[in-house]
Amino acid sequence: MRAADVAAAAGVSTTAVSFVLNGRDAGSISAATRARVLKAAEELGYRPNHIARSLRQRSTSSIGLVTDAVASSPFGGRLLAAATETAEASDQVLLMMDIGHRTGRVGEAIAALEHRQVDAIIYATMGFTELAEAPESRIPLVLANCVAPTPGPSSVSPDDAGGATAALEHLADLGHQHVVMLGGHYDPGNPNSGNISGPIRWDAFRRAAERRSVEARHVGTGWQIDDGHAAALTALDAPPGERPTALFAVCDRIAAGALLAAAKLGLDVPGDVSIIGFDDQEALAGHTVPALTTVALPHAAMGEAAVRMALDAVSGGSETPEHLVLPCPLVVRGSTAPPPMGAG
Amino acid sequence: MRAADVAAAAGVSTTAVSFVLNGRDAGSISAATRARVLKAAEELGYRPNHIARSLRQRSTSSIGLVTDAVASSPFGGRLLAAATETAEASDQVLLMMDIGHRTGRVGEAIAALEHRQVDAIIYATMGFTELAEAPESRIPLVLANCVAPTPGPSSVSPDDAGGATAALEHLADLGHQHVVMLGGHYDPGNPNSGNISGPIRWDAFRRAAERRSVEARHVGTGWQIDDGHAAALTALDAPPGERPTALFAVCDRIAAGALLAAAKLGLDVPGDVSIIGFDDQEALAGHTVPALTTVALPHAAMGEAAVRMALDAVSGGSETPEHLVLPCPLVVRGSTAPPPMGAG
DNA sequence: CTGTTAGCGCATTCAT
DNA sequence: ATGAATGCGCTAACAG
Repeated sequence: MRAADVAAAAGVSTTAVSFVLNGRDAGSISAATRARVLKAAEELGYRPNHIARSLRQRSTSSIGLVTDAVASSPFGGRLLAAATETAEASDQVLLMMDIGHRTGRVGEAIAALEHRQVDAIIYATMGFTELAEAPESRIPLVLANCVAPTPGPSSVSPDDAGGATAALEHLADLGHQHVVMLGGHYDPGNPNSGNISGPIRWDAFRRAAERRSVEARHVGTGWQIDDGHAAALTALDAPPGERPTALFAVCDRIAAGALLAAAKLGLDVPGDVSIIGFDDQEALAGHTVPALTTVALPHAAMGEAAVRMALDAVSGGSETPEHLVLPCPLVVRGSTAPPPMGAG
Repeated sequence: MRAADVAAAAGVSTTAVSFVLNGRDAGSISAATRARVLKAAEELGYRPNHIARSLRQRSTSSIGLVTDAVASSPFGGRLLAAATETAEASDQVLLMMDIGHRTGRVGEAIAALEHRQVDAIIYATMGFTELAEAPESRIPLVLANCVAPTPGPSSVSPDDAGGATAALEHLADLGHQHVVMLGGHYDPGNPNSGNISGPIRWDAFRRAAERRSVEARHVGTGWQIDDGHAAALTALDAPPGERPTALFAVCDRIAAGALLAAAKLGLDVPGDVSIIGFDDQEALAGHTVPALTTVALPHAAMGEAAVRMALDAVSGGSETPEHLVLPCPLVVRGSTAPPPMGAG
């Protein structure tokens, strides 16, 4: 089933077939010929060989996606799904390559993808990361969920600081005067190491607290449920009057651990303590009891934006790299409320 | 940078270059020529254009992966990561296409991938699914985490029944005489609808219970944390003597909800109640407090096997479809223990 | 042992 | 308005 077959069936040349099927027939193909070609193509169920077309056009309509274990992160899927969907909408396809945690292999992966003639490359990391240096690429590159030293390639990243600020504002508006942030500090044994969300969130949270004159401390490290459980136990270990009335978890898993700790302590959430998370993790934040008030990480938006930027770059868009910082909206659910009477 | 450039630099023909670089030089290329080609290629940093090679060889060394929202499922990532890694080890690449929950589009996605000339296709679903009919494909197709009516294409699926049986055996061995399974029934509003794990697990669990003469009931529906929380509250609402001593959650999220419910009830896990999950969900099962004893879903093994089977089929392996059923091993952690004294 | 040559399927320039 | 001819970069018969 080749263009030549269609041409033969329609009694025209392959040129005519190519022109008609690619919409290049303005003023050069008669309506009659056009109709015959369309009919023949339809009947034969013809679809151009994408490989041959790619070779000829020097463009594969595919973009390479190299991931730093995004494929195995709890919310990396959101980015992936949005990226594939956006790509598909433009008749593009994503070529995946996961380097696990071996970040040294980014170059290799990019090179392999380049030789497959992808039109552009997206490098997406699991956690928000500050790259020591931008990966090398001969073709358009966009960074998703990470940034490189300026001037670096285009990037899309989440406004972690804005999200943390919003979290504190929410708590302050509710009347909390004494809050503690849980978890997230640098942890050498953790694959999240390059992750800079912890310090960014704490910093923004602390500053916002100062502005609103609320007392803020930081307790515990880590990113997992058990880390959150331990941190909350420590933070909540105080007589009612001195106990924090709200907990800001560095991520939803930490918040889930805090929820468990509160339950064990016989504390009601949000009656006795408010808990607010970060990430809006799928199948977690919206389903805890009570459902978690949290700050949403814009993974879907990042996936979509990354593909869009890559496509723009391919079609010769602006030369100057673009640095998109996407908002992290507050999602209010049931785990936050005003502090109990007389607390503080 | 083409083969011709390398040939020119080495002072040989492109044939020599092609033969040397593809290892077809046995007894047809002199050592001297071979060395010159290698040196020139090295110096020029030559890498063959994969597209041109694909066109010529009618094989793209890439396999299409269409997913039913696996990309956004909590553990779909494990399958993805293993699949990409296995593919990479054979110099293959994965072309991703996610159809979200619009299962009607499988055909479309497969067709699109076929026109991209992928060598084989893998269709992977989020939950273990029984397909009403096998997707159509002109090229080798393997089903991952789902099966079609026989005779269908090759497939890899988890031994859910075996896992559920192992869970009961574990509980019975510990001495539990009264257990209840939590969650998982068919739920029309749930995207997991085609998922047959619920009934399969309950069925196997119930039968195993009969064999061991332990009393088993089923309580609650759903697959999320809050569903588990509600189900556990119901199951545990009985005086100590009549209360079940162990809970088997249809999945780890349900188990997490049960853990939370137990904490609220002031019940110790595993001291007062044992809880066992299913899935061994990343960042969840191993990090609850206590860590969850659970049955592991072999997602990584399925991803690897699917790619391997697809590759075998491409290289003209056995014609007859193969149906791999992978074991779901019990992972004993801290949430199960013998029942409390005098319980029943 | 080595080089010449002919496609793979398509898009496109250049005659007609 | 249409078609013949050319080439994208590579591999592999085939001839030398």
